Amino acid sequence: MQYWLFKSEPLTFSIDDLNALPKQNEPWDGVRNFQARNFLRDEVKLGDVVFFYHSSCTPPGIAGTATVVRAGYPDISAFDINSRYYDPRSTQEKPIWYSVDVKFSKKFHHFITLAELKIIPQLKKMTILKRGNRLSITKVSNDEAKIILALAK
DNA sequence: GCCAACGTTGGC
DNA sequence: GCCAACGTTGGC
Repeated sequence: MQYWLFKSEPLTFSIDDLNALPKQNEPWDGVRNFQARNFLRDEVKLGDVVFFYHSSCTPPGIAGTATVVRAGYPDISAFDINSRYYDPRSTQEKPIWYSVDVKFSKKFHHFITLAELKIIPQLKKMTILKRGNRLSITKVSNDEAKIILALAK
């Protein structure tokens, strides 16, 4: 089982939005970066745990967790001409973009801000903390996950 | 709103 | 295949 961190802008889609859905699950679509796409297509597996990160907001940070309920499959938003994520280069026969489905797991009682993450020495290597990092899907090690989960209490 | 950092595109 | 130009991300 692998831990992940998925970024989302809460104004677009927040952990509360996920929680409020009838089935509390949703395709994680619209990823349009090849490195992140490769993770979604090849490495994110059923049962993996996702840290739900809120970006471009005040303050940014980790809001809770979700679980992967469906592994990589072609991102249908790329086929939808009315979607903001439409990409005519991606076809049913040769899809370029992938999504996974995630299900709400829990909202942290304590929202862990980016500033908090930054001051923990053991988290220094987290991809999210590296300068200029923009990757929206990143791996989180077991050790890092443990620390984050402890912080959330 | 600013701007550093980075990914992608496209001309050559 | 190089690389400049451009667009986007995301913290501040």
